[in-house]
Amino acid sequence: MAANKKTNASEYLTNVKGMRDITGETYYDMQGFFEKAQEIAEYYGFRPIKTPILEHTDLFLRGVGDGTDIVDKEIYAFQTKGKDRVALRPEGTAAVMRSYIQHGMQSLPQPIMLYYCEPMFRHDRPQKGRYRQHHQFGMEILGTPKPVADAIIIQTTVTILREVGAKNIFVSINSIGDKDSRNEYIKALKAYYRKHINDLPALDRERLNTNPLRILDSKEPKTIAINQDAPSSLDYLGNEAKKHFKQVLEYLEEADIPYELNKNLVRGLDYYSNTVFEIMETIIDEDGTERTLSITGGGRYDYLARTLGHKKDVPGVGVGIGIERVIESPWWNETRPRIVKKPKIFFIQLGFDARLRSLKVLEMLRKAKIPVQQSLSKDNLSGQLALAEKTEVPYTIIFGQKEAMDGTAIVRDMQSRSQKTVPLEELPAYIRSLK
RNA sequence: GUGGCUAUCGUAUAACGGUUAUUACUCCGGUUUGUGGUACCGGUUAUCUGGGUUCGAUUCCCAGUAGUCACCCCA
Repeated sequence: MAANKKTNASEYLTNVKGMRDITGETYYDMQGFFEKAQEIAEYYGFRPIKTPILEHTDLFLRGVGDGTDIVDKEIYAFQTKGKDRVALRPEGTAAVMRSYIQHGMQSLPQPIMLYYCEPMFRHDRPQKGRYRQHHQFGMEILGTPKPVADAIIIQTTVTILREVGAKNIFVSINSIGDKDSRNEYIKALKAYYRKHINDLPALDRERLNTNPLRILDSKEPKTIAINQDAPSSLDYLGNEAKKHFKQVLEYLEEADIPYELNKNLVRGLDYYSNTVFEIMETIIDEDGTERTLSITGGGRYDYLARTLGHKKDVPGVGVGIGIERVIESPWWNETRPRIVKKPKIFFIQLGFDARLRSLKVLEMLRKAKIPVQQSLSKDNLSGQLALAEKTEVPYTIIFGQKEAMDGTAIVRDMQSRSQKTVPLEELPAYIRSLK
């Protein structure tokens, strides 16, 4: 502990690797997105939940799964003074499921529909737009196996993305089946890859033992070629899984949500079963080539609860939207938070008496919902006027010794430079009449 | 996690191994005491940290820290 304590100010006076401060525009963007997403989720019947940032490390080891990259190398875990092994949550679903089980939500009317907006942590090498702490807006529907739940999740997600500006998006979707069909399929897949084992790159050969499904979305050119003829999970679906998937697609068609079957889509987390999907965006590059980019993804996780050690299965389906990805997209159209209004008034005060009384005036304006800017450090008139000029507000209020005594204030039009002395009690009404 | 590149005032930048470390913007103060935008004057502030090579290091080498890029992977 003491050995690696940071003693140089230059070392501890800097952010921890992969962490960052969020201020100004980025803050507004994130909050604006959240308010929009929250509103839509509420309309669809979702309710809020906040789970702790810290969970027992084992929750993620069991839930997300060994052999996944998230657990193998990206989990942000450590030991507390009390020797508890805890981890910063890398994703939301396992935590929400934990909450559902712990609080016996199965005794409430089903399903439980929840949304959250939380920071998530992955301990990988940072890059621009990829921080160790990022934020996800997630939605989960727990307690029903019905395909309509899958469809609602997808539809709400698509609606949110469209509402904040996403244009050419479609759903890339696949089913990896229920327990039986999934096992059958994995067996067939392994057999297929063994036949081609000499052509497989080392990394994918390794995956054959740890997580064969992941070979399907390998980026290795050789593997991509092999994957062309790999068995499709859809061919191994049992009757029930097949019916489930077919109905999900019917819902999507009914809702006019464009989708594309992708037999190689498997997603990175272990707990998925049946439906898996990603929302894709079609991008046309400057050189005219078309490519698709995954914005977000999710799926069904009917076996997660039991994997976590619960006595019985809790069917569920969910999605996680990476907020940083959304607001950094070219199509993001700025969605301001409701409370942020651009002030059109700069408040200037002169002298100590005026400054004292100005607190009451400011509160009066606030009650009338008139936001103001002011300078707390400058005392002379010309300095404050220069600041008002720089911030480009159309009006200033000048409140000095004389005005404080008379109970008035001067309202100055910055454009025409005309001024008018207004009694304080008429000030809010007068300002509102200015437009 | 693997590999590459980068690091000088708040921001952006300049300086062959050798003076007081450059410039622009910002910031702060002022140009006779309550009316701005321009102009002028003045001021604060930096070689990321720790080692090494050298008579001498902002400059070369090593390590740490952070950023960035590619991979891995993902949101």
